[in-house]
Amino acid sequence: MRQLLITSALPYANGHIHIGHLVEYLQTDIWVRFQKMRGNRAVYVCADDTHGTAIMIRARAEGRSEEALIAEMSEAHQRDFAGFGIEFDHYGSTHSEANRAVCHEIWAALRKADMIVEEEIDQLFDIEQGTFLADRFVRGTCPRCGSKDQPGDNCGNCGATYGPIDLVDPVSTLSGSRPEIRAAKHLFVRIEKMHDFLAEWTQSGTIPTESANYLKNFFLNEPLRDWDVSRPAPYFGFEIPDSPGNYWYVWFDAPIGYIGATAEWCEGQGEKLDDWWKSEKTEIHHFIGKDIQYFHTLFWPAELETAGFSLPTQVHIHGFLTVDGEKMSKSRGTFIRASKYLEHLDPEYLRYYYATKLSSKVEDLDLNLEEFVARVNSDLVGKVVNLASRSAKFVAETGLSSSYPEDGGLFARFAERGEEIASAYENGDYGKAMRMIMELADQANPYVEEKAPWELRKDPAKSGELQDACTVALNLFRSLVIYLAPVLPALAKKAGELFGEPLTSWEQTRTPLTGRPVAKFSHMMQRVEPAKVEAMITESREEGEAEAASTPAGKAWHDSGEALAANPIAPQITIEDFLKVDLRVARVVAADEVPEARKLVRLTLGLGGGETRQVFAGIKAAYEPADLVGRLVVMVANLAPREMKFGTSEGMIVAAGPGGKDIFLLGPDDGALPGQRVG
RNA sequence: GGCAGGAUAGCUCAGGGGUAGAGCAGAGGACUCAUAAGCCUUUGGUCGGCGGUUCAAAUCCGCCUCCUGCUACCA
Repeated sequence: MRQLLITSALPYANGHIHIGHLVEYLQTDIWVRFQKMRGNRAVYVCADDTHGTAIMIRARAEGRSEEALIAEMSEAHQRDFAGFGIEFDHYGSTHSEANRAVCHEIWAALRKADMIVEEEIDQLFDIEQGTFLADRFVRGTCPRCGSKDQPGDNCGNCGATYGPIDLVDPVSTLSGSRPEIRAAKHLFVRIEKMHDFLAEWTQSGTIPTESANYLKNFFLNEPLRDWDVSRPAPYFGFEIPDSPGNYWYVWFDAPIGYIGATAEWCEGQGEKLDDWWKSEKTEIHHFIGKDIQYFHTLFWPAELETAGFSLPTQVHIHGFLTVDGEKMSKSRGTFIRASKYLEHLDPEYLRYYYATKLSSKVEDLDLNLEEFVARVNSDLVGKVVNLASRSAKFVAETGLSSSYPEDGGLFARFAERGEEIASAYENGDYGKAMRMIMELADQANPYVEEKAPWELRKDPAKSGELQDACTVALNLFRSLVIYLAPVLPALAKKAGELFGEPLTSWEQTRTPLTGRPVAKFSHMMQRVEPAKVEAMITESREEGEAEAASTPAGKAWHDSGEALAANPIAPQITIEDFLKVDLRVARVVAADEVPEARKLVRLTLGLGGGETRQVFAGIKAAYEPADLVGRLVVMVANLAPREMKFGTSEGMIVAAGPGGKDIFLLGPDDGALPGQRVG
């Protein structure tokens, strides 16, 4: 029997759980349940990640203590997880005494190994908020090229890199005030000392090949930089014991939370922490997203190794979730909170759908809503549950046959595939496992069809045959549900009730059930109603919009500098140069598809008084021609006509964006009239 | 620009030197126990393009095109 300690990444206490997070927790929960069904000892721990500036600022804004905020969020997180059937053996918090104790232990080990260095660094300090400012909370004028409103680390215009203290006229985005420079002592972990160890460990098969290559190319090809692990007060976190006034950076104590949570679990179980974190006996498995590989595959193993803790046996890394092929989006309604999903849909649907899509590769996963409905309905309701649904009631009175009937080797074949299915689960290839299980399900329904119990029951002389056929069908159903149980615990529970025996072990697929009663059948799973999916999306969209609308006026925008960096400002021109460009308000009188063109739409622009221009615009991917008709746009009216493949273009319309689907036409506010000059 | 992954049926994907696969969707049929579920039959693909290796390439190699993600001195 293996002894396994399993973790998912700790969710940050600043936000609610959404369907993107759930990929990871469901992936982990399925693995844990699978291990338990295989007879292994598996302990699943997790915790809320509670520290950091973001929590501190939010608690202040809401006028309450950080402790009150994180307590509320922890409760919400755990409610969401429970709603999806995610079963932790222990759920803790990084803000716990257990975690503090482990932080102290690891810190002492790092000190002892001479891996901590101190350095005085100048930082910007927001006097109004009374806090030091991380790079992302500062904007100002670039010291090299003078561009205004640049972020604290590099200039989007000229590409210069600098620190926030180099900015001319810096502004705090928290308060809008001008911060001052203050010197502060920071503590760094000299991780380069572990370079050789990490170079070897990352290539040892513990992490996916893709990730190993990534680390090798981006970090391990040069000396590793010192890691800044302290933040000066005020900071919500743990004070560093030998450096009063300094706190551990949130990313220092977050992974340590895995150990802290284990310690709390041990406390409750009368177990020894050392048996779990300092013993060869225990395998440690982390499940994380690809965005936080860096912390889990470099700093984390380096700390563990230094402090004498076990290293992870395996780090399972998954990709991101997209919905209908796009990033989750509040405006599209695809940014769906776990709690919102549960208001409308059964968690088992999502558990199954994600399972069909998960593999051991670091791949993004798409939730295609149409496919979601189709898969769940046809696989689970149509194929699997249907088996019980069409056979249970015929044996409600007689129960199962006293000995297992001849079934042409079906049950044995199901049992034989068990190891193969198990190995797919073990490797994280849930999609493969689901395919194999559905292949089996596809053999079960034809059996029922061939035996035709609805015919058998008409002839009292064939009652034995009827009972046998249903005994086979129900046993096949039972095996399928056992194989699916890690994914569908609720279905497994209901099926267990049908048979009067819980389905808890893979071994149960080896022996058919006979000679026992079958409970009255009732529906084990409802079909997914597309209308409910619709309703969920609509409500998510409306709530997303409401949230956006309620953004307090005057709050600082956190616009990224990417767009400007990607396309720096052009050389200076004079007002005369500018006036050469005759921009006019125009109305889209007609917009036609150009089927042969890949990007172009043919627009007829009206300048008032019947004056029109034909313009070809490269906006096909972004706009439906029909939606454009009637709206006002801004056009370059005196641009030299250009012969194009499909006709002459007599101007341009003005739009922003990088291209493709991301094109945004400029339009005048209400009141502008076609023909008016823009300047 | 760099790195990684991908391109196979309308959709989602599996496979992987020797007759192209599954599920869903589509079409036709028989049935009616079952949540209008299930069963049978069937349409549909020069496996992204061009070259190479080979008796044989969807599969191996090279080049190209297009997608997706990450990344651009940064945690």
